[in-house]
Amino acid sequence: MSQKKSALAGNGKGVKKTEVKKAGTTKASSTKNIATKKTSAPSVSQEEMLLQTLRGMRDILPDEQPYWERVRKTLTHSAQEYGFQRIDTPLVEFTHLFTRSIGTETDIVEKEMYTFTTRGGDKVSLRPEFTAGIARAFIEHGMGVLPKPVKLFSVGPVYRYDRPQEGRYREFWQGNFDMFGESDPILDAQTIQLAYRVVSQLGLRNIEFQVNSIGVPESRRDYEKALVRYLDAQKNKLCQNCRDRLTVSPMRVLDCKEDKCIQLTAHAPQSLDYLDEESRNHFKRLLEYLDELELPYTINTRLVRGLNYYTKTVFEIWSTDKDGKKYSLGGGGRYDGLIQSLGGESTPAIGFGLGLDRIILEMKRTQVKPYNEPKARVFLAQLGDMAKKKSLKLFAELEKNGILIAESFGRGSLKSQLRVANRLGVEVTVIVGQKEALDETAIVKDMISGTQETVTNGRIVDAIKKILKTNQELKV
RNA sequence: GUGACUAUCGUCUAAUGGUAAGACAACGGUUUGUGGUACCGUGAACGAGGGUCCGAUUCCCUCUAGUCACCCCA
Repeated sequence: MSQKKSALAGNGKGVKKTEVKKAGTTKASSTKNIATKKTSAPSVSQEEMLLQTLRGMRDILPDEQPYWERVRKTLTHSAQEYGFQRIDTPLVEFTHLFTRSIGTETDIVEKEMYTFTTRGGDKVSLRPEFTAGIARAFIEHGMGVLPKPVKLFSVGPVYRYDRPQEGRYREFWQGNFDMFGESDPILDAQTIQLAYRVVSQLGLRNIEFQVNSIGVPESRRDYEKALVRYLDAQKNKLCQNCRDRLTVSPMRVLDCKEDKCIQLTAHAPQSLDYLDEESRNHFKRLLEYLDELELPYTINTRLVRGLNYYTKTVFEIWSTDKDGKKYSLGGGGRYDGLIQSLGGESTPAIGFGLGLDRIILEMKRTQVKPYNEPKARVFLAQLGDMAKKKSLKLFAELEKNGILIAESFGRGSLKSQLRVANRLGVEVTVIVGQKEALDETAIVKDMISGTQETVTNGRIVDAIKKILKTNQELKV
C-alpha cells in the first residue's frame, strides 16, 4: 500500500499537483539551505513536506471515526461505572519527569522519546505514556488528601519515535486508568477486571492476561543478582543483544525471542522465587481474586515491562489472531514507589493503558461493529433564490425539533437534489420552491411511497414526524 | 536503530523503453419543478530526486513512505 491521500483533501481541484511542484522547486532552495544547517537535515523537499504526514503519523479519516466513537464511548462509560474521574494532562512535560519515572536506561527514554528544547531553553518531551504526567498532576494538586483510592482516567495521543508498522505508530492513542492510595491486591484484581470489561465490551474475544510479579526494588535487586550470576556463567551462548542487556537490564534477557536465549533462560532463576514475603503474599492473593473472577490469565514469569517504575504486579493484555500470533493491546501494573520517587508522599498506585489503535485494528479484524452515527432520515431540497433563503431557516427549525436533516444546498436542479436524497436513503424529502416560498408552505414527500402533500409552514414538523413514525412501526 | 519487500486516477486494478487502459466512486446531462435502472459525457494517476538512453512510468542508484521480520512495546 502506498501513501493514501484523502478523498477530502482532493477537493481543492484548482490546485494541480504539477503546478505546485513547478512553483516550489525553483524558490525552495533558500529555505532548504536553512534546513540543511541542522545536523541531520530531512531529505524531503519542501513540497513533499507540505502534502505528507510525518512518518508514523496518520489522519483518522471520517470513515474510521465510527470505530473511534465506539471505543471512546465504551471507555468513558466503563470509567464512570468504575468511579474514575477524567483528567487531561498536557501533551508536553519536562523531559526530566519522564526520565525520572520511566527510567533512563529504558528503550522508551533512550531511543523513543520526542525530545526538544523550547525557545525558552527548557528541555521538554512529548509524553510517551500517561502515568508520569498523571502522577505529576496528582502530586502537584495535592490529590493525596482526597478519599482513597483516587481514580483517574484519561484518553489521548502519546508519542514514541519508533519504526512504524501496522498497529504501531509514532503518534498513537491510549486510554489510561490509574488508582492511587490503595495497596490491597484486590485493587490489582479490579484493575484487571476493568481492563477485561473494556476490551470485551468492545466485542473482542480471544483475550488473555499475562500476569507476573516483579516484587519490590530490594527483592528485584536480589533476583537480578542471582539471574546475572546464572547467565554470566554461560554468557557467550547468549545473543549479542542479551550480553549487553546483562549489565544494563538483566531481566530483559528473559524477554528475548532468540531461540538460544530462550533455551538458556528456561531454567534460569525466576523472579517469583525471589519475591519478598509481602510481594509473594500480594501476588498469591491477586491470583485468588482472578480465579474468583474467572478471568482468563496465565502466569508469565518472563513478563517484564519496559518501564522501571513498576513494583509487584505487572500484566499485559494479549490478543490472539487466527494464526495464533499474539500481540499486546495494553498493559499495566503496580507502581507503589513512583509518587514518592517524584517527590510526593509515599502512595501506592496501580494502573494500565490500552492501545486504542490496536484495539480498533483488532475490532476490524474480528469484524466487530463500529458505532453508527444517527443517520439523517429527512432531506431538504430547495429551488430558486427565494426558496434558498427560506431553506436555511427551515433547516434550523427542523433541527431544533430533533429532526436530522441532510441537504445539498449547493446544487441547482431539483432532479440532482432528489438523486442525492435517494442515494442517502432518506425517508422524507421536504421541497421548497419558488411557489412554496411565496405561500409559506412546503412539499413533504414520502420517499418510499412516492406520495407527497403540500403543507403550511406550521405543519411541516408534524407531517414529517408522522411519516417517520409509520415507517418506524412498519420496520418493527 | 537493522534487514527484506512494495509504490500507477479518490479506491481497486491493467499495460508499456516512445508520457498510460478499465472498473467503482465523483461531477454533469438525456427538454426546462420530482429520485432508485439505463444511456451519454466531464474531470482525475505513473511517490520525489538523480543516472543510463535519442527517449523512462518501465532499467539502475538515492531518498521518502508503507508493509513484514528483528528490536521494542501499545
